[in-house]
Amino acid sequence: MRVSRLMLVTLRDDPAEAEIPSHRLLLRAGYIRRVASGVYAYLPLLWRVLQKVSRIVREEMDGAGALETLLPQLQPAELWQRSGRWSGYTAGEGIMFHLSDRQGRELGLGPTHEEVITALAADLLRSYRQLPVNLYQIQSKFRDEIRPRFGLMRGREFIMKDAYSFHADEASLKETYAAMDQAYRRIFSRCGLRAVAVDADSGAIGGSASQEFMVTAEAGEDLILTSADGRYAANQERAVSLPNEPIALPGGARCGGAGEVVATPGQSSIEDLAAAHGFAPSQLVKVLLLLARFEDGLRQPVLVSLRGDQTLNDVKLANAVTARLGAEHGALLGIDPLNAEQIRQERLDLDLSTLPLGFLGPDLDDRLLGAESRRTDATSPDLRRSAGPGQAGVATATLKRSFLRLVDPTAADLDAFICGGNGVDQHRVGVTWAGLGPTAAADQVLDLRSAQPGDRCLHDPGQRLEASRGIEVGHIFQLGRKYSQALEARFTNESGVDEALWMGCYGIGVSRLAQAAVEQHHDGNGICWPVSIAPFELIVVIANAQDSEQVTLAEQLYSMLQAAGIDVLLDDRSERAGVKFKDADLIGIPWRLVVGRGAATGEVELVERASRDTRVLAASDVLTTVQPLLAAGRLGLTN
RNA sequence: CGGGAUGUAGCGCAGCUUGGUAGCGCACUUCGUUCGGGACGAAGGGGCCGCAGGUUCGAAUCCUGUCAUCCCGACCA
Repeated sequence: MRVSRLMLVTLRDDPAEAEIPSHRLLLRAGYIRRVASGVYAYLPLLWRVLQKVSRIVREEMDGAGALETLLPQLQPAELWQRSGRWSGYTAGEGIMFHLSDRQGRELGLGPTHEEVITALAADLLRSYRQLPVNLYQIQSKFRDEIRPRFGLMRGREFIMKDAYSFHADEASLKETYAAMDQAYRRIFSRCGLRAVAVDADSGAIGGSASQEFMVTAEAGEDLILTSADGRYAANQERAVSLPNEPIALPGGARCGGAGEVVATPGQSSIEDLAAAHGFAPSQLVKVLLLLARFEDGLRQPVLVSLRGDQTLNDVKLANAVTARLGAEHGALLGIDPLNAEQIRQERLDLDLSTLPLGFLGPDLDDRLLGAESRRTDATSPDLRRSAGPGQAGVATATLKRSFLRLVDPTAADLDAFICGGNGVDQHRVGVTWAGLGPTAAADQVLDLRSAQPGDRCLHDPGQRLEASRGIEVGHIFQLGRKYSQALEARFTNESGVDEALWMGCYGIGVSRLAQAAVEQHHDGNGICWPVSIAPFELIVVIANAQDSEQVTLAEQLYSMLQAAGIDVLLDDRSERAGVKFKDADLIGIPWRLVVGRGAATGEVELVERASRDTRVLAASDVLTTVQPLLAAGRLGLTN
């Protein structure tokens, strides 16, 4: 390809809308253009990158025995209703774009394809003899993200490879899961990316085991925690650790464990209490009041007790609440600190001012939530409005009149502690769980705290967790039978008995991966693509297009390299040399061959983009020099 | 959704306070000179000043509304 024919439009100034380096560079170098918030056109250069990434993905998926397909993006609501994900994905902060067709049928644009594929599997897979099967596709996905950002990093339309496997038993699922794990490691390494596999939360997809693949980069949206010995790596959403030892409360239990009441005027935060009374944060139990919103209208107040020096992990909390109530009340739509705005919006019959916020204890009385009396009016206009259009049949919000009490072990394990006095401006010192009496009894004691960098590792307390940031480019799940049961995807096993299929699913954000590569491989002058996914492997630059000797030699080399199967670009523009060098650096072609002053004597210059290493060689030696270099680069990371 | 900011030529910006009919740099076109790290000179082309109302003799500028985009947040009572 000739640069003169490439529709190359590079920008000298950074576009104001771009924050992180990869986003800026993709815009400046003419790889993408924004069409709407979170929606981008992939220009010819980027399309070549995406195709190269896709090819690597295909080779590895095919090599692992998977079958390529292409599934519809437009999907009937009915399919999603059957899996139980329709309202979770469309109501509230749901991320599915959805619409009604001319017949009034509801449809959604696929954010993922579990439903469609499982329905197909139900249709096609009948016998254990057909199993296992692993189907994949590479295509656009649609997610109405709360906040699209960073270009392709979090777009609303993006390219994804997703694969779904079906099995006769769990052992077979684990086998394919392991094969995908290996395939993924090869894919990222072949793309030239440094990636780490981390334990992950399964989130809305559901299922048991899951692992994310993170490209390490400063601009990553995820915090990952790893041990120095490499034996533990997890997303902070999921990470576990040993908390620090608490500082024992001087004096221990007081007043038989009921605690001694202390006036704490206006001191409603851990910091205030510590400053005013010299308490250590680890001597306190903080009590957080949240409200969980369920699909069927249940509004469940949740009281979480956590040691004062610890931080609540939202994801763990949401999982715990879903585990306890999801089966009965449907999808968890959200869980947020209880606030007046929400109460007003949903017309909940609750007076926040009766609650001593900031001074709560684990034994807060259920009666403060009021009695089961007036119910929310089903035809309340506010509720209907907040539910949004096309949401016929939205459940009425109903407040549960008792707390769901959850306690983190860091709090449960304290012998004696300080906590809120359940009255404004008072706390209690020297409280024990036994002393609080039956009201404080937790519905569940379970891990709800966020592991922090510096925490001791579970597998080896001698090691401490280290933090780094990562961009999630892949995620593999063992789904189990969640979808197959919901959608009745069943097969006949060896003994003639019908049972639900075991499933796994495996995603790679192809367009995100391309940007992650830029994030990991760039410098002050532009992008430094790994050879294996670069839009072109080598660029021949004619330093002076007015010099016919240079042009002739460059054209010869260009033809020869092309004939040798190299993805080569020829910069034949009548620009000055400096402009062409700048552009070559910016768009990030890994190797540059300059035909310039030495052309008369048959000498050219070969420059490696990333390192700037330069060597002068005879034009006749170009092919033999370049071929092994490119061959090595095409393998991706070599170690 | 809450908070903050911004919409003026393809990109980056000025002009707005104090209303008088739009400007700078880059990019683009033509010509000349130049030619190995974003050249120089000359001459050009391109803008319902986001959109809709209002005030005014007159609005990019003032007022109201609206739309869009970006940033921070959805975190502790």
